[in-house]
Amino acid sequence: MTVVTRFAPSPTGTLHVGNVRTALHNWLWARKHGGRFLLRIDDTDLERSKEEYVDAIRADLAWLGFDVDGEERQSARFALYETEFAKLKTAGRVYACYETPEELDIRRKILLSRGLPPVYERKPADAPVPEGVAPHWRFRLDHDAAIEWTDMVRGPQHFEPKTMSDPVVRRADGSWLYLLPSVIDDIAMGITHVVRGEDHVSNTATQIQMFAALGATPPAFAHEALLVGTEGKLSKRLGSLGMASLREDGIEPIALVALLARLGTSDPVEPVTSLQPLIESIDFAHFGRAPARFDEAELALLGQKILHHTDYAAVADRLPTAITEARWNAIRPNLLRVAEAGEWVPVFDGPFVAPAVDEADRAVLDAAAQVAPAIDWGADPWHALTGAVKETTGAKGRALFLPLRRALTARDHGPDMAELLPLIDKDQAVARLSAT
RNA sequence: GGCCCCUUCGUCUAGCGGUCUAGGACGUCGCCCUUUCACGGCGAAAACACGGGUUCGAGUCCCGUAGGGGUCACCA
Repeated sequence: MTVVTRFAPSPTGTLHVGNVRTALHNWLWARKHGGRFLLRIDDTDLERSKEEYVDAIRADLAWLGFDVDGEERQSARFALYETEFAKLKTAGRVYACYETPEELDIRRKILLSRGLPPVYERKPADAPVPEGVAPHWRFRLDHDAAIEWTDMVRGPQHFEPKTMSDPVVRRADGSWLYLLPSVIDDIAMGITHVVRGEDHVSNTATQIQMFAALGATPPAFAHEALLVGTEGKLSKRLGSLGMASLREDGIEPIALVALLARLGTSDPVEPVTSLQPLIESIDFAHFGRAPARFDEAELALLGQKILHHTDYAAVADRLPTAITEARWNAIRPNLLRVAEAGEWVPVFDGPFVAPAVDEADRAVLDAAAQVAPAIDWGADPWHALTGAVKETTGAKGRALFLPLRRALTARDHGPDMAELLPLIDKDQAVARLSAT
């Protein structure tokens, strides 16, 4: 059986960290099993859905590296929902209701205040039907069929339909609510695995009866625990942390994906540079059932680590041409973001603003300026330089290295000078040493 | 409030009654490498929420308490 998963966002906003995590897990699962990964735009809510969000979602998915094997959108499938709905109506699994939202709300509050679960109470079959009022429609749960499934993350699940409300599936104006179209589409699209957040477990319970009512076998389900912020609470920041802001912060998609793939699982978060190891390792049995904390600091740290062994080829198209492969390899252990690479161009090729010189370092720099022109730049110039300067001045260690690093790079920190210096143009280097 | 899930080092977790003086990863700290910083290598410190049971024996099973998450929409 071919594995088919889907990511089904509603285009009422842009993707955030939580969304991306479930998209990722669906994608990884499909890829691991040589299956298909579908993007389904759940835009049954025409009011709130916006085309710009659809575009943004596609762009974010592409940025993250999740290739899509097919795209559907629910607004183009209303005819199918109509026929399936008709079948359910004939079968008596869907029925008309006439309560107003206000009535339902009051009823709910009463039950709650009595400490009772706010379950919808069906009207008797002979209840009066108000005249001239268009009904909305509910799915009739089978109270005699206990709902059970084995969740790939949560294990055996059991729900009593008597304790649940018959869900509204269609509004009086004919528009659709999420629950039923989703099931109809999952059947039509041959979805084999539904991976979503644990906020959907009770939806799954009612949807399992919908699958049965439509004569289908439900797919396998994996409900993952939600992410929480560093304080351990559900944070607004996390809920709104979008890809755009992450991009602005210079976060690489692979870093986000590497963290999200493993966070909350028993597999260690690793600084991977490709999606392949994540595909191979995904296993819902390794997922924890408690909410995991998403920490932006951890993301940044992981991003740095990944950068330290990211190949030139992977970033070459985003680097200034002056940053050659050798230069990239030299500076990458000191980078926080790819974009910072550009800041090293002046270090290599100028223009160069000479730093202020501490008078105490004068002797070292004078000596360096003296010997530099004679050094063979092709053969370990750094050791030749420092060796000669040490000999004439007696300086060593920090007193020797730091002034030279400053004079040559205008920075206190940076890559190993032995690796860096040969990559700096000799004339430039000599000029910098002399300029001090 | 009802129902569901959860609670092991700072963080993510392994652990499915004795093999746990509780293992790994990230972070932290220390040492080494580097005649500087960073990178890298090695090592150390660091946890079973609490209270009752059950058992010869409990991180592991049961009950309770506390705390956390989810859900109970004509949102998805």
